[in-house]
Amino acid sequence: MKISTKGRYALRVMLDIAQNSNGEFISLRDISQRQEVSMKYLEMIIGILNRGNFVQSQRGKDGGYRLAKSPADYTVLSILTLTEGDLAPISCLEDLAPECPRATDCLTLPFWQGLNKTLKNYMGSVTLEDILNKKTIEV
Amino acid sequence: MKISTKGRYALRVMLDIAQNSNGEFISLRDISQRQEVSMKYLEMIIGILNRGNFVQSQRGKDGGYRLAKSPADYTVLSILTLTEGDLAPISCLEDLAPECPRATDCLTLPFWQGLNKTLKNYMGSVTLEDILNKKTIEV
DNA sequence: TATTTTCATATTGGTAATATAGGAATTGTG
DNA sequence: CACAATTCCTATATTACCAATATGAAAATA
Repeated sequence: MKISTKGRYALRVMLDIAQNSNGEFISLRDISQRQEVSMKYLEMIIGILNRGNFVQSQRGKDGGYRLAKSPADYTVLSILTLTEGDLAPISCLEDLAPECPRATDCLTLPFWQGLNKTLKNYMGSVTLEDILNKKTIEV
Repeated sequence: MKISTKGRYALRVMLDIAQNSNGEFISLRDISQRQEVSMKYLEMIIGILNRGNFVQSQRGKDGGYRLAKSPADYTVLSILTLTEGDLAPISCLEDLAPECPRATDCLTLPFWQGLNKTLKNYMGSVTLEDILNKKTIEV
């Protein structure tokens, strides 16, 4: 029941760009130094963010990355879903899962559905902007 | 971000015993047949429940397992914590984790703490009895 | 003693996560 | 143009964990 390193780093990368750019491109080198994560590993992660159009990139000298939208437009849910895949806590709740033959009699299904909803409600309610502003999260 | 098979089966085993016993011992063989999970695998899982005193066991003929307490006294959180270990969504939130050197400056920490609390609130609020009674879970 | 059952540990096979390596393509600058 | 800085792409090594089985001992009862 863990969020992977990939997802955690992706969130940090998005926040780093949000914090350190005003529209200019930020190089991975800078991000890597600030976040103390190897460039090579970050390349893989930001590649996902880039192909998902969460960031825009500029190659060559003075190139780098910037956010595609404003920080308020990214929920943590969207970032983690892109990098980790479906966050459903059990696989039979994933969007593309085949129907479980036990589903109609499954005593535990409602519990898992509730957990799934709880998770996604929470993660979907927090944006990058909230985190940058240290907006208090009421639970 | 998945609950493991071990944890899911442990929950089903606890529910199976709750549903099929009135204080007598229920054999793993019966549980295995109802749940369609191999006895060998269940042995490992119920061993954890037994060593954690969630169930009581009786060896030999007509032996088996029964709950140590009433279904209302087991939250899903307690069962999953026993079988899966700490359910914190990132390892630096685990009870025994060493303090992270980045903690004071970590922008994301409050978000993860909120997620952790949300998860545990939910799982701690549902008992075996609730599940057996198909009590509606409001989210 | 024979049968049924729990109990304990080791081992296997598979799959995913983490991280790095090496080099190709692109772009701005002197 | 040559060069340096940078993104981009694919492959691969390593480790760790998960799921499941294997093997056999120990206990209880009739």
